[in-house]
Amino acid sequence: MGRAPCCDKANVKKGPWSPEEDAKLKSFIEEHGTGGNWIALPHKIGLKRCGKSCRLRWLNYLRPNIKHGGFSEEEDQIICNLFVSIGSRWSIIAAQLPGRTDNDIKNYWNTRLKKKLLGRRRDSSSTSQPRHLPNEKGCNPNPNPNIGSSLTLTSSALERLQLHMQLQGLNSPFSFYNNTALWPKFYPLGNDCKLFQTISTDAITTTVYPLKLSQATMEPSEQANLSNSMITSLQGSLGISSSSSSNLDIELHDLLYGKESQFINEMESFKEMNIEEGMGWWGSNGLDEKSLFTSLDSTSALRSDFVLQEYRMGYDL
DNA sequence: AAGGGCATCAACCGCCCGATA
DNA sequence: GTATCGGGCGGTTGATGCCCT
Repeated sequence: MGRAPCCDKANVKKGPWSPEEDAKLKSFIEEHGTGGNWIALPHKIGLKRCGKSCRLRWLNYLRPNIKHGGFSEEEDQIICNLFVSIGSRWSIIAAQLPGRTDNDIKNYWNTRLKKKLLGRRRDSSSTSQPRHLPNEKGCNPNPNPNIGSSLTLTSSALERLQLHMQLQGLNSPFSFYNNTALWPKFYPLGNDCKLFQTISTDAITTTVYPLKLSQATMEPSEQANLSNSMITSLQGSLGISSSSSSNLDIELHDLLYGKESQFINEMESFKEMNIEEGMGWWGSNGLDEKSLFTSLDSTSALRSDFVLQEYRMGYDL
């Protein structure tokens, strides 16, 4: 049984807001503020609207200094960087873009930016549907049950993975970026990235992708220690020991690169993308790093191993 | 010109979480 | 400790306009 509705659904108006309603809401809030209670607000001003609807209207449209449309390349870049890093946390992403709302960014991502970045493979193989991406209804369009049945990542995770692997040079899906527990020592995606490092153990090879050290330098020994801690963390995330991870690695490799897998074909298509057009700007950004990490720290561990977990579930590891 | 499909975006829905009684 | 409430959030829907055939 769900909770009681926040308002009397039968007596509230739904649908587009009229200019009169906008004016009422705007003038009241500008004069009195929200009063700390959105639910009560529409009654105060005689609006037959749900309080949540008023809140949304104010935050997404009426609030001062709201920008609509006209996303710049820089904003595109920030959105993409953050989406790869933290997923569909639109409110956090919006916090990095003054004047933008989470709804606006979400719409922009879903309708344009995602296609700009991920949709290119359709252009490069114009005759076919994406091979095992979930379609818009969450169904797997791939007719091959052997492939479709096990590869059921959520679209968000898969998109992040795809973007991420583009960043990773198609190396490893288990990467630094997806293990945010490791982040505090670094600012991700700095534009003066210098550290490209491939880390190998007997079980897992992973690439530490462009990192901008928060400190000016890091000694090689410190880097090695960090590498080891990352491997340990990755293994911990996967719930594997170093002795058992060889099999995992093989299985993953088979899944991702084997003859039967179409996953890698998806990834290969990214290689065909025009780097200048699509991803050339990736890696530099204008983030307010301090405030970003403040918001990241406050968001319940960031689903820190979310992608890894989905990977494990999706591949039934 | 018509109409079918697609893209866009405002708005809604329902869930989660923290505050409070 | 628990129930209730409101705020906040992400996902989804529906209306609208545009484009293509």
